[in-house]
Amino acid sequence: MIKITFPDKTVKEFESGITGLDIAKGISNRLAKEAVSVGVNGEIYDLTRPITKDADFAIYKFEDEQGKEAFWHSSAHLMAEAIEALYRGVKLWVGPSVNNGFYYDIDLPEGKNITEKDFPILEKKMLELAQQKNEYIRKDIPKAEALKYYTEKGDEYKVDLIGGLEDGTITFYKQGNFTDLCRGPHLPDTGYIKAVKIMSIAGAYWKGDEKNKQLTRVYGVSFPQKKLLDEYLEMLEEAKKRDHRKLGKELELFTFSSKVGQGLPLWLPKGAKLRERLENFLKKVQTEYGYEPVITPHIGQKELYVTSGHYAKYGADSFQPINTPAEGEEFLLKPMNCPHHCEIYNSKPHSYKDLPLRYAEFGTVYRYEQSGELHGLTRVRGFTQDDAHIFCRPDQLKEEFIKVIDIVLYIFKTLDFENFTTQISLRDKDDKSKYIGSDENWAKAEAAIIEASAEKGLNTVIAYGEAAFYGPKLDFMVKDAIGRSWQLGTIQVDYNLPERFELEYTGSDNEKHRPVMIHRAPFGSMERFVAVLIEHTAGKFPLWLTSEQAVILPVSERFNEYAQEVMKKLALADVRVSIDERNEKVGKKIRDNEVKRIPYMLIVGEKEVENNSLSVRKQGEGDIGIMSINEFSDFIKDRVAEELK
RNA sequence: GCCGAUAUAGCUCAGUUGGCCAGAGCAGCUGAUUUGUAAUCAGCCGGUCGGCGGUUCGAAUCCGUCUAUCGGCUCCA
Repeated sequence: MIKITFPDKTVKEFESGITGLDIAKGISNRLAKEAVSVGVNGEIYDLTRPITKDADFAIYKFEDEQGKEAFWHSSAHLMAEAIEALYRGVKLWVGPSVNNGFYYDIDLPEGKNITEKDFPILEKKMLELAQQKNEYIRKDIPKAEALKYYTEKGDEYKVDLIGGLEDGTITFYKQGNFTDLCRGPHLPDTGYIKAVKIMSIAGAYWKGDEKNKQLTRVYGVSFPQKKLLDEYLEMLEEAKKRDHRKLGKELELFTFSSKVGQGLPLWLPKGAKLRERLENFLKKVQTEYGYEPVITPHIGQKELYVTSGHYAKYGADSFQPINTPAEGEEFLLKPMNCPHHCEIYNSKPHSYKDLPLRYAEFGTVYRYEQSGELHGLTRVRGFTQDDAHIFCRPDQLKEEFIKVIDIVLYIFKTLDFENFTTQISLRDKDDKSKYIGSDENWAKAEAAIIEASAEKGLNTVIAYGEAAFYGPKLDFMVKDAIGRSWQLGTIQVDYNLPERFELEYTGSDNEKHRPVMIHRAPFGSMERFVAVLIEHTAGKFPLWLTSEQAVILPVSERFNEYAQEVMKKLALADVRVSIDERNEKVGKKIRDNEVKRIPYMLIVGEKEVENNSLSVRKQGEGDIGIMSINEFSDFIKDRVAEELK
């Protein structure tokens, strides 16, 4: 007998070899029907895999992450089976479940390819195979035997895959006519899969290395009910409506021009006003935290970047130097502001009493991004960082770092970014050649970040290989409308640039010491931050940020004069307001301004002129009643104060 | 940069197997209407069908190439 501990800590005894499905059946038929996988001591098991030892046990449905994993992984196998059936001679690489479905990387035979027109055929084949309710059968095979099988089959991909596995036995799963090397877990049978949709195809380098051959990656998604698929597709449609590229155009926030160049955003007046307000908001916070503004040019001598290490790291892959005609000087567009700020630090000697120094600049930088990488406002070639560099003594580092975390958290809270994740980005453990500086400096910097994050109680994940080339980072990540994660805020500890720029201060001992640098950008970049903000708010910006808080809608042209009077009074009370004086019916004006997401509409007609009042309508909600002009400006003031609290 | 796809008016889209002057709605302009909580009516303006080259008697439509965009991969100081 074995002891099974349920999530609520109750313990039951079962015969050894019982399956998760049997246990579920023992609880209720309905649960057994909805279960797709089970958890056994933290590992995800097939429903039908025998459990042979005492275990902490959990049943997962499709709604659970662990359930989806088994479901989509099984779907990937199903898709592979369909592809094998439709494309003779195809070779398979791997097919995992991912965030929103699954994919399979395949190598199609010479001259064959899959296009979007083939998707329905593939879907049909998959459903046909699903309806056969073929069982997913787990089988352990000795490594040598598996190797022999695939060598004879001439499948170099699977041979490579097995070669990288530990010796001993290897697990295979078979369903219908399809057998695949796989760790599992899987569904009991293909009949669980009721709805499938092939989403897209893409090239994907074998093993993620661009030197390798590019395989074809087929993305799909599947569900246990047709209804869930429909809901998912509808959700995607909704998400598309929030896309900052679409809203940016509709709300006239920014644009691109192929004449100006790809990845070089042009901010339109409304977007510029929004951005300016964000900048002012941060400037105010930074002033409170003791930052001082600095301003530096957009280019710098090549030598500056040789000193900083940027040139050695990125010189060949960046915009090429700008040369002066007569003297043959070489300048680079600045990829970062830190070298300039280091030279500001060096402009005069410093005492330990001066530190910390906090230099802040909304600095525009230019980076060569590969053309295929550009993406709306989230990935561009010219962008403005809300940058600052803190130069401090080693004993001040932790306190300063924590203060920066506070700024980031305050900003995220003010803008309702609740679902962010924090990531400690460290060096690639296996390849230190990508970074500058001594191990000792790196160790100190990493320790400082880990300690400060722990002290603030941040729930961090560690990502190796994500550090900046000069130091480790604490990154704040936020998801966009379609679930892609973007790095926004970043805080970086750097012992290396101070060495390279020979930064010094005189200590109380009258000796020269080296300061530590913190690089930080709470927004990350104005471009990316605004992009994510647009998607989070669906263009309905908070009142304090939006460039137009209210619009006055005269019922007819007869009331334009009163509207002007109202506008003047509200403008004096710092309400950002305009008038829709067009010769249109109120219904039309309301509709147009609803679409423009103006938070409040102030309707004025006969009644309002008589009572010296406004009829207030809230965007998305409708009529909220009559107010006097003063009442309305107070109302806006209160709302703004609340938002910024 | 790589794989796949897309590009028609300011915006959203039609345009059948290549065939006379390339269409619609919205926006814009003009006029009528003076309007009460999500679209008043009429007229007008607007496109070298992304650029260039080719095939053809004839190209928005077929082919090549360049540019830009979209979905991924790789990259991301």
